Amino acid sequence: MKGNPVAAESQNQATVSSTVEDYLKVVLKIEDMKQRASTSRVARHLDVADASVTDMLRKLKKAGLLEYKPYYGATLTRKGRRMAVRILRRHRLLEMFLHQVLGYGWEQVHQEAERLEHAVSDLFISRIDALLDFPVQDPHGETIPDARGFRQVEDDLCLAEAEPGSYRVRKVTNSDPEFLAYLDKVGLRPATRLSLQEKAPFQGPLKLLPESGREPVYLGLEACRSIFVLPLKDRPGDSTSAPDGPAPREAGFLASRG
Amino acid sequence: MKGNPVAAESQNQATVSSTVEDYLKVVLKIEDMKQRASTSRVARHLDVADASVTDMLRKLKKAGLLEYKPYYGATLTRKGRRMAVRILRRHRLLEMFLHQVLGYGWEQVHQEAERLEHAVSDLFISRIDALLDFPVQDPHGETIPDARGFRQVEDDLCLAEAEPGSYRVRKVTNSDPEFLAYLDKVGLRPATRLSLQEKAPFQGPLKLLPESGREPVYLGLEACRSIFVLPLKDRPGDSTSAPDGPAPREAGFLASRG
DNA sequence: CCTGATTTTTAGATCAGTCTAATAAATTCC
DNA sequence: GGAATTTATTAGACTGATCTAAAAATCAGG
Repeated sequence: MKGNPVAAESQNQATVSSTVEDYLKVVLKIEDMKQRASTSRVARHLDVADASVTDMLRKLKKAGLLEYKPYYGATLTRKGRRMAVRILRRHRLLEMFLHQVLGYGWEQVHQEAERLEHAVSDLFISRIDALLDFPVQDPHGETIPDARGFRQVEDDLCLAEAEPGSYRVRKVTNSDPEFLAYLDKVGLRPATRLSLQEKAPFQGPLKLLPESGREPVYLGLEACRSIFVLPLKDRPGDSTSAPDGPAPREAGFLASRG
Repeated sequence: MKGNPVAAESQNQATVSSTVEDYLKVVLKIEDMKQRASTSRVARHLDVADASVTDMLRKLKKAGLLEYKPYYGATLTRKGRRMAVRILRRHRLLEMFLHQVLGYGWEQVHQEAERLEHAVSDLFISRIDALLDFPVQDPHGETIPDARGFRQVEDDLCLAEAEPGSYRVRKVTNSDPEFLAYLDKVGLRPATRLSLQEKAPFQGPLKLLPESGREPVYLGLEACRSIFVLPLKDRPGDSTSAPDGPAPREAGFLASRG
């Protein structure tokens, strides 16, 4: 590596190194989970030492990309959020592209997109966006921010917290290939309908019945934390006014951080 | 940048940093031009200081990727050549992909491919290879090494050295967008037929008549050095046994360095 | 409000890749 | 074949991103 930034930008936006992009992405992810972006949490996500994160957060603060309170953690500024959302958009568009155009499995797209998101130009992104006819979700069901940085509100529900009933899988927020391959095998992917039949007590597994298979699937609570669902009107054939039409849009980097 | 190699490889081949890939690529390019890969020549191609090249060549020698004689320069080893040809293949396939699938102009593909060639996986490459139906040339007319590293022999002729007569443009070995856009404007691209009408003396321009336009084009000698052509059987309509069928193949990294 | 555990920061070092300035080798030219 | 010029190498330093180990701040509980 040359010491230089690698992301290609024709924009006025200062270009940053792919490392910086990764830090911003992680802080955004943590904030989206309504958690505090503490040094150690960021370090865990990035698999680097805490000390490295302290250093970097101070640099990012100096660059105006986030606020940083020692012994507390980081919060993205408007500028930092804009950049983070931009990477998120690239990542998810790339995933969709790999899946739809190059035939990648949903368990394969993440790793490749992690590298490409830092390397492709804005032109590349806008071309695949058009080629895919402006998709709003990636292969995991995650919503794709639009070109202006606006993000759809996420009105889904964590399966780990759901009560027995009928649901539709909205997204899976786990990029471990093994895990995704397993979900695929048992017939759980975005848009799959399922009924949550029972929740074993004491952090026990959930008994699920995906529409596709007739065998029930027992899934550990921890695994269920990365599956998000939408409750289904209980009549299984009823698709009118289903909760998956065009969801309302809300300011992404503009307003979502309260 | 993390200090790590960035190129993704599922292979056993040791992965190297994108910087190393760039050095190897440049040495290959210079060797292909039948020149000595001297420190300064490599430095010029990469736009870095000579001292940096000296350092790096010693490192690459230690890694077994090239031979390096102080005060002489570098020659690729089999291993180094294999890696360099692999990057070349990636670069050209990516260019073709950008052109054919994403609608990039031939003057736009180089810059993007320069970044992507270090970032995409082997899977990506094999998928676009298939998607493009295993192309043998890139948008500039350069041949694409095959997956095993074999390269077509280049039997073309530099326009700067050509005698008046009829030719077909084979390739353009210059990636300057301005230049390529100009050639495009005057109707000169790979596969274009043209007649070289006269060569002005004293390094003067060449008078060309591309098949498309009726206006002659005057092109400086220096510009002509990056245009390569194949002589045409003089009957303009005669396409039987034209010299552009499947060209013979020859060992790429295996034999081409004598 | 003090102690112990946890989290975070500091201090100092390393690594890859680069630079400039100074020196040394090779080449060229009379 | 020796002086001048060109080309290449060494020496020393910098930058970005990382690490480990030690010190300091915060937090949790009695």
